[in-house]
Amino acid sequence: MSSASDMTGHTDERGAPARLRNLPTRLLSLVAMQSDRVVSEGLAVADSRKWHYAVLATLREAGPVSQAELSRRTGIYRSDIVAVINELTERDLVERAPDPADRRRNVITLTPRGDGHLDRLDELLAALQDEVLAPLTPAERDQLTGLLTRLLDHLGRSHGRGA
Amino acid sequence: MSSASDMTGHTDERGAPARLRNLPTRLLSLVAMQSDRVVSEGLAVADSRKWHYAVLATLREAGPVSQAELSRRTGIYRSDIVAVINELTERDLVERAPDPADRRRNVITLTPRGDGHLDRLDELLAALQDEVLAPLTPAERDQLTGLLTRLLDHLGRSHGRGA
DNA sequence: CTAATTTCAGTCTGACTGAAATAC
DNA sequence: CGTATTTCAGTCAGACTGAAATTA
Repeated sequence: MSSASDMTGHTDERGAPARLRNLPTRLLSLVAMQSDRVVSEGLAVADSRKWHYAVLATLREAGPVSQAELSRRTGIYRSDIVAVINELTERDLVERAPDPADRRRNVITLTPRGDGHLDRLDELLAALQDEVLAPLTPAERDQLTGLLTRLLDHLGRSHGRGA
Repeated sequence: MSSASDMTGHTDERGAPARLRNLPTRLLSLVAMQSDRVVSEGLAVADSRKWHYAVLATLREAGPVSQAELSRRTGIYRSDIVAVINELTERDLVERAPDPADRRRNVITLTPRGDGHLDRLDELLAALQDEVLAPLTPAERDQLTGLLTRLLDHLGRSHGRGA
């Protein structure tokens, strides 16, 4: 994700002009980039990616669904979901089967192994949240989450997809 | 080219499991992505990119500097700075000249036109911040900026690159 | 010799487009 | 017919790597 001027990972903020240093959108990009890095590196240790977690979590909550439905719920782009499901089937975490009721569809199902893996990812992810949010108190973390949720809601309505 | 139907800007959060919806790192990524989109589309109207602003702002504050110095101050990767300076020289916003004192270096200077352009970008960017942060009160915006700054500081120290 | 600067030629990921094949 | 689903082939931006050429 990237950048109101995200400027990179080597993030040498020492010489940056105040104009840049205090730009909220830039701050957002920079923090998101570093946070993403921490999370993907953490997930890589468990041979996983963020998308894996998103799909697995959605499947546990919603039960078996089509790929298009997964795309809608996770936000993974419709053309990219294929590769993600491929990765998950390779690891035996989900199963892809044609829907007998609508033969355009593939129904994706969580395997027992996928279910177990999701539990591990839940723990891992909790630890990673903690790593990223380390300097904030619990109250401040809630504050941040609240502010971000409101921003997402606003941005989603005005610039996101309609329906 | 943006009809209502090709606005597939997704991030359909409605069906996302609570697990995903409340993950702070995910929220951060999502908000940053939307925010980035708003900013780059806004800057595109002025035929500019985030990098342009970063370089222009740095030049006004620091005066003429080498490309390597610009890279350090803006955070633009050392190998990418070339293309950015190319774009800016094409637009007559900066000038690239060999440094007589150290012939390895190019000295980048803000042109009068670049100076004027920076003023316009400053205004534009202020408006874009406002657009992104619209739902937040001034106090909340400060809160957000404060929290993000602390996170950036933390992430920069522990995971900050040396790359 | 080592070190810094500029530049090039790439890689990799993520978001996204367009369109074909299939089925409703 | 139009619409939805899956999939593929490919674009584009951004972050990053490695190394060559130059010159301190």
